[in-house]
Amino acid sequence: MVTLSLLTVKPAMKSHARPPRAATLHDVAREAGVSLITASRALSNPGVVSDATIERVRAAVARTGYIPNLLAGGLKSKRSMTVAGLVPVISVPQFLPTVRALTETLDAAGYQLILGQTGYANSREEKLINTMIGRRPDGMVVTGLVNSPTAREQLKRLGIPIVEMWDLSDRPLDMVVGFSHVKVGSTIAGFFLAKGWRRFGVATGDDHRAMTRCEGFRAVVGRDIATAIVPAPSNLEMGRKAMAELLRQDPKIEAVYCSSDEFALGAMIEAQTRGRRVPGDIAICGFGDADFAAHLVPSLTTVQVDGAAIGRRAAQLIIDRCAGKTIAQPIIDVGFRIVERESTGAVATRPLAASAS
Amino acid sequence: MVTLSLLTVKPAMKSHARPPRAATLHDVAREAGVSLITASRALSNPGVVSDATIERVRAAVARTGYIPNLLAGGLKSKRSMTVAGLVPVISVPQFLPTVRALTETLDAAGYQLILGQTGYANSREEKLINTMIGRRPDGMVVTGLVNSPTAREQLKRLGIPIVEMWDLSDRPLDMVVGFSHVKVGSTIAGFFLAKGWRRFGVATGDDHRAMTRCEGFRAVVGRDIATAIVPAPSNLEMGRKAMAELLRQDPKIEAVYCSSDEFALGAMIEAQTRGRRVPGDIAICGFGDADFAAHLVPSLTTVQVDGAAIGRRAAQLIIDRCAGKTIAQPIIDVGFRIVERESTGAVATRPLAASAS
DNA sequence: CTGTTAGCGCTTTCAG
DNA sequence: CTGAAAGCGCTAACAG
Repeated sequence: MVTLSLLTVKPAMKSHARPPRAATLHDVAREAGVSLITASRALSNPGVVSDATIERVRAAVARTGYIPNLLAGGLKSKRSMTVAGLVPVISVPQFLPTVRALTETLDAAGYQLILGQTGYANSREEKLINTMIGRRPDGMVVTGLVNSPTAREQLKRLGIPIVEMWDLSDRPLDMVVGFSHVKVGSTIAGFFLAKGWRRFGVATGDDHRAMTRCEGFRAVVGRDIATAIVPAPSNLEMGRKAMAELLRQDPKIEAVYCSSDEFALGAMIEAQTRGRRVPGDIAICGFGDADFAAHLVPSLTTVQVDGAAIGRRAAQLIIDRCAGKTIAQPIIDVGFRIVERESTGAVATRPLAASAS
Repeated sequence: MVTLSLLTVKPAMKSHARPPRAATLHDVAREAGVSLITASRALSNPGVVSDATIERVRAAVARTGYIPNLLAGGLKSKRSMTVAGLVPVISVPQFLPTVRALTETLDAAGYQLILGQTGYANSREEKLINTMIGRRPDGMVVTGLVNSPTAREQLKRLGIPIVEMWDLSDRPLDMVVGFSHVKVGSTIAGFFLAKGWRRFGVATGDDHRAMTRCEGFRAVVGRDIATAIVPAPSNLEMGRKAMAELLRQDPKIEAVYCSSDEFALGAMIEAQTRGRRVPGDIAICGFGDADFAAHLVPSLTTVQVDGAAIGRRAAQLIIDRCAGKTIAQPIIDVGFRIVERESTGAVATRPLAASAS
C-alpha cells in the first residue's frame, strides 16, 4: 500500500505560497504509518518503542520538518520546560555571568530561561511575577530576596521550586544561593583596618544589596565617614562624581570602598585626575572582580564573587527539584574573597578572606 | 441563591496543604455565575461585555487568585505572545542596550522576549532556532544576518515576522535594522587620514561584524598595516595584549582603531604603561560608545551606535507586523557617528560623521 | 450582550 | 510494545 502524504515539503513552491500550517505530530504519525501516540513516544520516550518504529518516525519527522509544539506538550503534561528569571536590569554587568550560567545550565537540561526585568522597584516585581506565572514556568529564580509579602505568598502558593539568589537568608522563600553582603562590608573594613588606615570613605549604589554591604562596612569603621550614595546601577561616570564628593567631604581620605568595580574605576580616575596617587595617597577597593579589574593600572583590589557559580547552582537546584530529587542543602553560601591587588598598596601582612561555602 | 465556592482562598491552611491546582477560567466563571466564554471575554475583550458582568468577573478573579494560562491561550489562538531573540552571548556589553530596549518595548505591547545564546558559532544557531520554534514565537529577532541557508529557509517557511539586526543587507530574510560595518571602518579610516596620520594599526575581535569593520578600515588605509586579531568578544585584557602586539609589529604606530571600547581602553592602558602618551604619541579610536567612554582620561573617541534604537525599532517592526500592519520600510539604517574626544588629539578641522538614517 | 460547540497539539490514563 | 479515548485551559466560530 502506498501512503500518499499531503504534506510532502516541496522546496520550491509557486510564488509566495507558504505552508498553511506547520506539521503536527499527527502528520508525522500518518507519514510513518503509526498511531499518534506511538509517534509521540518514539520521540519523547524511545525506550518503550521498537527500534524499527523509532527509525520510521525519525524519517517521517525529517520528511515533514516537524518541530514539536512545546506549548501543547506543556499544557497537557504540566511541564512547560521553562524557568522564569528575574533580574533588576539586564544591562547591569554584575549579574551577567549569573544569567549566562543560568541560561547555559538550564539549556543543557532542556529548559529555557525566560528573563524579566524588575527594574529596582518592588512594584514592578509583583506585576512581573504575575506575568511570569501566566507562562506556567516549572521553576523561578529571582535576584535578591523577595520582600513583598504579597509576592512571597503568591510564589509559595505556586508550588514550584524557587531560588532566591545573590543574597542569603535563614528562612528563604524556598531555596537560596548567595552570600552575606554584611560580611562583605565588614571584611573589607577589617582589611582596610589591618593595613593601618584610619580615614575611610564609601561610595555605594542605592540598591538594597549594595546598601547592606555599605552598612557592614560602616558597622566596623564607624558611621561618620565620608559617604556618597548614587542611584543604582553605579557606573564609571558615577564613580568619578562620587570620588569628587568624598574628597569634598574629607580631603584627607585614605581608603575608599566602592560598591562595584566600574564604580571603583571611575573613583580611581577621578582621584588621579585630582592629583591623588592610587594607592600612594588613596587606596581603593571595588566589588565584583569584573574581567577588567586585574588589568587596570594600578590593578584593582576587589571582592570576588563567583557569579557564574551562583547561576549554575541555582539552575541545578531547580533542575533537581523538577526531577523530583530532594534537596539536601537548600541554603547555599557561595562565599566571597578579597582579591588583593595594587590599588590598595603593599600586600597586607595577614591574609583576609573568604566566607563559608 | 448562594453560590458556595470550593476555591475560596484560605490564607492559613492546615500544615503544608497547598492548593492542588491553580484556579482556571472555569473556576472564575463559576464564581462569577457566568459562562466560561463570557469570563474569557470579560478579561480579554471587555468591549463586548456589559460593565456589570465585567465587574463580577473581576471580583471572581480577585477571589480565586486566577492567573490566565498563556500556554493554553496561545495554543488555541495561535498567538503565544512571545518573541524569540538570538544574541551571540548575553554577556557582551555591546548588545545590552539592544536587549534591554527589545525587552521593554515588547513588554509594553504584552510580548515576552525569549533570549537564546548562539555563541558565535553557526552550528549552535541552527539548533537554537529549532528549539525556539518549538515555543511557537510570534516573531523572531536575530543578531547579525542569518547566514546558514538551512536556517534561512526554515525561518522563511515559518511565516512569522523576522528582524535581523546590527547589520545591513539589501536582501534581508524579512526585515533588518542596523548599519553598515564597512562604512564604519572606512569612516574611521577617513577620520584618521584627515588628522594627518599615516601609520595605522587595527585591533579587532574575530566575529563577523568586527571583521567587516576592520576590512572597511583596511580598504582605505591599506592592508599591510599592523593588525591584531583576538577571539571575540574583545575585552580590556585582550586590548592590552593587542596593543602590545601592535607595538611589536610597528613601534612607530600613530593611530589605532579598536573594535570595541573595552578593547580600546585596554589598548590605551597598555600604550600608557609602555610610556606612550595618548593621544600625544598614539591616537586611539574605539567602537560602541560605551557608557564609560566619555569619562575616561583621556576621554575616548569612538563610534556611537544607538543600540537601544535598534532594539526599539526591531521590536516595533515585529509588533506592527503581528498587528497586521504593512511595513513601509523593512530595511532600516540607524546609522552611526564618530564621537570625537580626547584620545585622538586636537579636534579635526572638518567634521566627519553619520550615515543614512 | 451571552452561551454552546468544537477544537488547538499534545500527553496521560487505561486497554490490549 | 502499541493503540483508543480523554482532556490539559483556553479561544474562535457560530448561534441565540
